[in-house]
Amino acid sequence: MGRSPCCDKVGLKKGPWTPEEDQKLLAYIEEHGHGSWRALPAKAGLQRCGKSCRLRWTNYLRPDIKRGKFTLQEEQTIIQLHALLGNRWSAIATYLPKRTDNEIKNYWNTHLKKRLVKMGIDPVTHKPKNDALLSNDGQSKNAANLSHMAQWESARLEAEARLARQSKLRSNSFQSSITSQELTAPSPSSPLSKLVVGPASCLDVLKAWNSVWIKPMNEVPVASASANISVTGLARDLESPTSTLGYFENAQHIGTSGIGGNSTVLYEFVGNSSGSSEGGIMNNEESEEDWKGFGNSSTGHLPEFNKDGINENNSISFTSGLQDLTLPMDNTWTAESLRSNTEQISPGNFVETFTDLLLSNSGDGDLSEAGGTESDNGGEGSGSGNTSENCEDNKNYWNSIFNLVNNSSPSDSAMF
DNA sequence: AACAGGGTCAACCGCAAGGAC
DNA sequence: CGTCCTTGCGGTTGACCCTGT
Repeated sequence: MGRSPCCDKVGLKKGPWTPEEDQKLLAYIEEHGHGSWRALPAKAGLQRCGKSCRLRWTNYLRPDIKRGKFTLQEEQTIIQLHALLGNRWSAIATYLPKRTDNEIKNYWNTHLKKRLVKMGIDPVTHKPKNDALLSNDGQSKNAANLSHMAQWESARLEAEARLARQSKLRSNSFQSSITSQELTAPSPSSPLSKLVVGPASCLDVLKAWNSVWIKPMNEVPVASASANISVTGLARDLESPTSTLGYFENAQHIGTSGIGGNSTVLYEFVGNSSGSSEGGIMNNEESEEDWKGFGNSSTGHLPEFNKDGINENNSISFTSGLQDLTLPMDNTWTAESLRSNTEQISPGNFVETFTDLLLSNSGDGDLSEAGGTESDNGGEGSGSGNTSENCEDNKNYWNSIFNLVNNSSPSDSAMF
C-alpha cells in the first residue's frame, strides 16, 4: 500500500510459471547457481523479477523438495512445533527439511487448523477452548509451567532460527568444497543435509546437559557458550554460538536408549488406520475420520506428566530408577546448575530421565480416549463435562510437544 | 449440463532484518 | 552512523479444482 512493488519494471511477467520458464530457471541455476536474485532474471532470460524467481526456486523447483501428501508423522511434527513456535513457519520447516515453509503454512491453514478446531482445541494457543477447566486443581500449576516453558523456548527458538540462517550463510564458504550434487540435493544421510537444514533446537535443559557431559571443559553458561569447533567438526563449526544445530547428534549419543525407538505421538489414528497408514501416509478422508485425541501409538496410552514433578519451589523433582533429581524451573538452566544438580546420574541416562520427567507417571494414565473422537468431542469437545479429562488432555498435549522436541530430529525421525 | 460454494495451493505483497558501502 | 540493497518471512490473494445441488 503506497509502496512501490519490488518489480517496478513494466513488462515483467507475473502469475503462474510456465514449464519453459521453469526450465530456464533450472538450467541457469544448475549451471551458475542463483547468485544475486535481482540479476538472475536478465541473465537467465526471464521476464520475471528476482523475487519471483527466488520464490519459484525455493518453493517449487529446488530438487530436494518433497511433494505430495503430508505423512502422519509430518502432521504431528507440524502441530507440535506450532504449539511451541506459533506461526514461525521457517523455523518449523527446519524440522521438515524437505518441506517448504510455504507448503507447511498452507497445509496448516487448510487442514490442520481446522482439525484442531473440530477437536475443540484453539489452534492458536493449542489449549482446549474451555480453558477455565485448567484452573480448578493443582495440576493447573504444572500446565502453567509447561506453557511457560513453551513460551520461553519459543522465543529462544526464534532467535536460534535466525542464528541458524546466519550459520547457513557462513556455510557458503564450505559449500564450495562439497559436490554440486550435495549442494542441490543433499541426501538425508549426507553430512550436508544435517548441516544446512539441521534441527533448530531442543530444550535448553538438554543443551545444558550437553554442555555438561559432552563438553565438560566448557564451563560457560549455555546461553553464552561459544561454538566449539573441535567437538563435532564441520557441523559444530557451522553452529551458531547459541544454536543447537548439530546438538541432536550429541543428544542421540547420550540418550537414545529408552526413548529413541519409542516415538510418542500426540494424535492417534485408530480404526482402520493400520491398514491405510503404510509408510505413514493417509488420505485426507481417513485423516479426518480417524483423527483421534491424544495417545501413544504403540502402547495405546500416553504417560502423564508427573503431577508432583513441579514443586512449590518452582523446581522439578523426579526420580529415575534409584536416583532423585531436582532442577530449577526458573529459566536458568545452565551447565553449572545442571552439573550441580545432576552429577549423580550418568550421561547416558539423562535424556531418558528427563523424558521420564516429562512423560512420567504412566501407570494409571489410560488416555487412549482422552482426546475423544470427533464424535466424542463434537462441539465443545470432551471438555464440556469432564474437568479431569481436559486437564489430562492438556498435560498430555504438552507432554507430547516436549517429547517431540526431545526426541525428534530430521536425522532420527522415521520419515527422514 | 450448469452453477454455486468451498477447498487448495502457487504466487504475490509488504515488512523487517542484516550486510555492504 | 545512515542509507541502500538483498534476502527471508508471514499474511494474503486469486486461479483452479472438486463437490454438491
